[in-house]
Amino acid sequence: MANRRRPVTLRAIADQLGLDVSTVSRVLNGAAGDRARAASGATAQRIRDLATELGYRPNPHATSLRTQRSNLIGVLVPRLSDLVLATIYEGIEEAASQHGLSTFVTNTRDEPDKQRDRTEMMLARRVDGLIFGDAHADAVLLDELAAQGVRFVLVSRWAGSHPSVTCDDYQGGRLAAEHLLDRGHERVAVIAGEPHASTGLDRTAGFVDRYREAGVPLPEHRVVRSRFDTAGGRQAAELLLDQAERPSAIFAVNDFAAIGAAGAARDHGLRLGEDLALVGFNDTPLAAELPIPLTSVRSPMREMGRRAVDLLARVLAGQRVESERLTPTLVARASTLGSTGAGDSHDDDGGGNAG
Amino acid sequence: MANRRRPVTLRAIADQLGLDVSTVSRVLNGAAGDRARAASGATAQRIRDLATELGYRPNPHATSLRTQRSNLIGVLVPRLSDLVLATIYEGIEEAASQHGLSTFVTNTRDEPDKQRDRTEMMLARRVDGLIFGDAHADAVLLDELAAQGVRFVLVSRWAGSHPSVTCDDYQGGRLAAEHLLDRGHERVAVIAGEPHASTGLDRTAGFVDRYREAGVPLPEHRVVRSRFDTAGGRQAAELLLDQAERPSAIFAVNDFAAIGAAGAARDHGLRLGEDLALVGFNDTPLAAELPIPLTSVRSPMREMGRRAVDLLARVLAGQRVESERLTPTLVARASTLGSTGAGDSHDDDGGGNAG
DNA sequence: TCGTTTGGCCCAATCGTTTGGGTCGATGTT
DNA sequence: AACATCGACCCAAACGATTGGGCCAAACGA
Repeated sequence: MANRRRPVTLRAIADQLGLDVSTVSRVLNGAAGDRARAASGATAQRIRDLATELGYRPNPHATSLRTQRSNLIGVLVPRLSDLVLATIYEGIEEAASQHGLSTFVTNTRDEPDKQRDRTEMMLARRVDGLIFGDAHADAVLLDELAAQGVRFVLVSRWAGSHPSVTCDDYQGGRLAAEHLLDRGHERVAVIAGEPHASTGLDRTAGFVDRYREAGVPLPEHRVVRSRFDTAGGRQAAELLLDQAERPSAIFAVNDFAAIGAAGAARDHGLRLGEDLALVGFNDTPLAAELPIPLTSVRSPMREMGRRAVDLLARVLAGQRVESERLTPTLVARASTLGSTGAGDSHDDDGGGNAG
Repeated sequence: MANRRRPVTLRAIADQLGLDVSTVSRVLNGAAGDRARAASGATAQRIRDLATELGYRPNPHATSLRTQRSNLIGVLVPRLSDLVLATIYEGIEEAASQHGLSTFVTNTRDEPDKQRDRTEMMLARRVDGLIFGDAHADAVLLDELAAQGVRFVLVSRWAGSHPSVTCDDYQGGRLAAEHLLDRGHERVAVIAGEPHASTGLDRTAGFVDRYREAGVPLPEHRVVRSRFDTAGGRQAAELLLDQAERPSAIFAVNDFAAIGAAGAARDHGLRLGEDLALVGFNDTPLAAELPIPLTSVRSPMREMGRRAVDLLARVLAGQRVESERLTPTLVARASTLGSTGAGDSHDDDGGGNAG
């Protein structure tokens, strides 16, 4: 095996075979047409044999320098320690490596300054394109970048009219509402997430609209903003459960917020699924395994990641593209079904379809 | 602002100022000594001014090609959707960017083939060094790489005598044992994790040793292997709770496994903290927010990540290095304290210290 | 028999930096 | 007045790959 210290170059192969580097280059990495004209079948074979024997790997820096293409894409997420984004990223990585792309990921903590800064550093690294998982609804940074000709797509959240792959969150909100309506809940509340993220906004909107259509409008004080994490959900739930007319059901736009809410419920002496129904979002693997399994709207996270890469690849190829919106499904479990056991099918990741 | 399409080069600056690129290069990116000798103060200032005005960013591919140093490091983890690794990675990213390094992360799913493959691709990308968060106890891949002169460090798990930054997991296991001994538990069990990971092995060993020292040896059937996730924990707990002499306390080597165990406990009609004590590991943010807050051994995850980068930086600088072992602390909560409320101080990430 | 084609290569420029070694005029030394 | 020194630059060769043009000999057509 080759010594990592001095990787083998085209020149090494060429010299050893008494050929020119250009010939070797064309045979090894040329486009189909070029490759054919570069050398005779026999020579080409000798080149390929020696290359694999020596363990030749093209130097990506040299290639990028010459071709002005890095095959690198940058991925920005609020935080990788958020399971949802981590899962989306797994999809991204999978698809990227199929496309022959490598990815840089970075955490922006959802802070605009950091988003700018990290974007800048990605661009300095000469990425070919970017995937933003942390788009803010106002889209100011994104608009600027687009104007500068930076190529990117969004995932999970949409903003402005930039190409994106998202879950149909509005529809997801409606599904949650539908389910709770079916179970007869009239006094319901929403833990709505952060106002700069389209996910929380749309899920909330779908839920609220569906209830309004059913003739049961939600008063404003039953929709409270929150962070997307467990602590945020707990705080929001405290607020809701302290209200004079306590809701009989809560829709949290995120599973982790829902788990926090479950904690708050317990502190209030409420039994989940009996005294209080709870619906989460994303159907995190955790949801099914909790002491009281959580009803949740499943979004195809990994698939979103994959498709975001496909979409970006098309953007990079200069094609016109359309945003995609994947369809969610609701998985009902004990948290909304009383003491009845949970009916649950747990496969890794639903497919969802475009629309 | 500069157009992203045709980034500004040294040549652009040099031409505009009637200077040579070498002069500009030395002023902008040269070592301190070089920089001084390169140009007069006035000229240097003109260069710097124009550079910032045009938004000059050195082309990293050109630099890497020339210097044979990429300032890139590769990070391999089992899966980023594991909160523990994701958090460690956050620390890595933080420290890396302070060192002026960029990181490639990739998921290996703990599968040896994939580990090989992804390592290979990192090396093909010409990373300067690697951080493995997925070291297997047998260390065969790592030994090979070391022999080839590849530079790397391990994080979270150790293996062989390769430099690593870990939590003192053995000590953590002892802490858990100590706590349960204090609470009077004599019939205890361990959900031990996967046998190829030093984390689970050491935590289990520490726990078992401490109990043996206390004169209460654990029978083998009370130590069961498991995956590190929620489903794994649930399965393992089923096994334990179905045993004739049901344990009064369980130590799970991972918070997620512990959450799964909590689910199983509930299915068996056991109240957590009353009928069954439960201790987790890592003190994931979730632990504190669960309906029944979880006692857990806190490991300084983010700090481990940071230190791994520092360690790797020293390795890359050619220095001799020593492995580091950070100290864990136990955070007691309701899951081992009966109906008493949890005494809990929740700051983000303990510091821990080397040993 | 003399083009013309074509197969099979090689040449050389180029991408943007870094870096060891000039050059050249002004200043300082003796 | 001759000479070394120094400050402020410039030159040019890499680094490893890609790619538009050659070039030469053999094969082919008329």
